[in-house]
Amino acid sequence: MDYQRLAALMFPQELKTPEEYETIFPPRNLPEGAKITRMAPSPTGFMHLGNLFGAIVDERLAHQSGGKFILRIEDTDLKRQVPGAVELITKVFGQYGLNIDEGVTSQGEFGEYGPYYQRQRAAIYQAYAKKLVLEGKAYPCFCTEEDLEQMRNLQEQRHENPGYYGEYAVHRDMDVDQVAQLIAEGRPFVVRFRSQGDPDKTVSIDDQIKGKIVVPENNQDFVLLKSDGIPTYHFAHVVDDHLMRTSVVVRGEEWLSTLSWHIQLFGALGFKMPKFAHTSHMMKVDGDKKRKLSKRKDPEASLDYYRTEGYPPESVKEYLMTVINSNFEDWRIANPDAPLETFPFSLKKMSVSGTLFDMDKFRDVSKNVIARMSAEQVYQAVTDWAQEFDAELYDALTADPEYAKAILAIGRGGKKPRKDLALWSEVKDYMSFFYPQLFKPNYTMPQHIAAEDVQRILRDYGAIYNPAEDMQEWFGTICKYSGEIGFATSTKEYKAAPDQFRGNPGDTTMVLRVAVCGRQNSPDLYSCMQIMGSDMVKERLQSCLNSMK
RNA sequence: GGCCCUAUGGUCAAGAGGCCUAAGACACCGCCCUUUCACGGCGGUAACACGAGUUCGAAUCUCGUUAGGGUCACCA
Repeated sequence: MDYQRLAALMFPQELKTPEEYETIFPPRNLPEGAKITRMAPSPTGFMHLGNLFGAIVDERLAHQSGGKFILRIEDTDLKRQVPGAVELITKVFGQYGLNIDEGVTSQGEFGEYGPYYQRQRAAIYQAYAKKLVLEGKAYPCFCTEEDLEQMRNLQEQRHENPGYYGEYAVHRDMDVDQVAQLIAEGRPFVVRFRSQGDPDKTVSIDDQIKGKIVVPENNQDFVLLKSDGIPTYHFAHVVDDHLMRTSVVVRGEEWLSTLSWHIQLFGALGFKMPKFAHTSHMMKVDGDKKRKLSKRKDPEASLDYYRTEGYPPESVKEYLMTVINSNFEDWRIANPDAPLETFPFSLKKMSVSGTLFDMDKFRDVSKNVIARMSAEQVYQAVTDWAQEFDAELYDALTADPEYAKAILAIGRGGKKPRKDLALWSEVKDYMSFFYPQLFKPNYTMPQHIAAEDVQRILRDYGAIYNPAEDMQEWFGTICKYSGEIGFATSTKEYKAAPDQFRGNPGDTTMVLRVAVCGRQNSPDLYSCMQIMGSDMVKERLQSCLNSMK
């Protein structure tokens, strides 16, 4: 077989040689143990929770080892491409604080190993494909989609494995003259790998997460270059990760099924294999079944969901860390205020089985994240969120920032901070009673407090309320007043003889709370009243009283 | 269906042959604290898929079964 002629026929254009590329993209000069990782999303206009999961692993692995983290765009599939998708990806990287060392950013590409868009690397793949043709390891295939479809049907009928292999690899040994003829006719062709694999034999790798993985050798003559000259994932992955000198490939376990293809290709091209880390999937319960989180069916699969709902990116990251590394939670309890980046991440601690997304747990994590934030930080984040998603809230927050911050500061910052908020869309309701335009009172009093006592308290309190009192004095006044209306003056006193009192100071406070806040649950009432100011407090008492007539 | 991966409470998981009478977290339930709530404290319910084998000894190693998941494209 005249491979020289075949290659010239298939690649008439001027191409650099693989040797040249080897010198253009030399091995990296990095300290021992430094890892090169890369995130390689396709620009489909959708960022999945799983994408972020992988990106966090990549980022931690690289930066924890003093290595490099690359963002490469796998835009080889024109059909799935969506305008603005790359912007979405870089935006997400920004939101989640995933800093890359080279690749694609919102400001363009940078780095010595580019281009980082695969479409722009077409000539590189072709150079390597040509090399394979020259060595008899690849060949052109002129089958149409219909041909392949027919073949698949036949294979199905015969209960044989589908695919292009063995006797079904019909163009594998096509005569060069015939190839010349077909190319002259302008017939499109793909470049296929000439597999020498024997499926009765196995190959194995030592996966960084899953340990030893054994798979049968591949015998499929899979496609390297599509008819438009753009590579498939398989070929692009091998060429790029070699040329970019990736040392650890982190990817989802759905790639395990074609791992043997990749192993074969690395060998055929004479490349050193990177390490592989195959991550398990995020799952979701669907009825009584478990399945991979699906971007079509599950809103929470999309990162955009968290943004829209108002979950802080830190919460999503923190939750993902609890899933990614099993010892993270213990570490967090021991180091409540430490930045995420100081957690000693390890691939060895990664879960091998699929993880169910747990909304309850996620909410809890998010509450803790928000509880750790300062009022100032919360204010900033909520305002940013509201600007995009809730104009009414945004107006309220920005009309008087200091007022809003004071509200958000209640119960915050101490040893046992309040954990009311799991996401920003809960903020509006949480603080609504501080704003007349948002106030929607529900004046339901606890059943056990007599109606006449309620009215009496509401009538009297305006006169004894003194905003100058500190918290202790304030409560003292309430206790004293409680005694005057036949309530106990302390909880203790009440509990000792509940029959002798019609209520206790807690009841008095509750009446005031319902009137002032329009609800039975609120943060510390004294703080609320201080922030509102006496005018609003008195007005609320009156409104509540009026509503009872 | 072939191939591959996986299997500890409802969920996330600790566990590397004896330290397991199986940790911790979320959720749930009870009690305590408390001006309500949110916290916090204390306690509780709840698990090694099944069957063989190896071993003095198995959640842990091997094999099988079952179940779940993934994948079988000129998508990634």
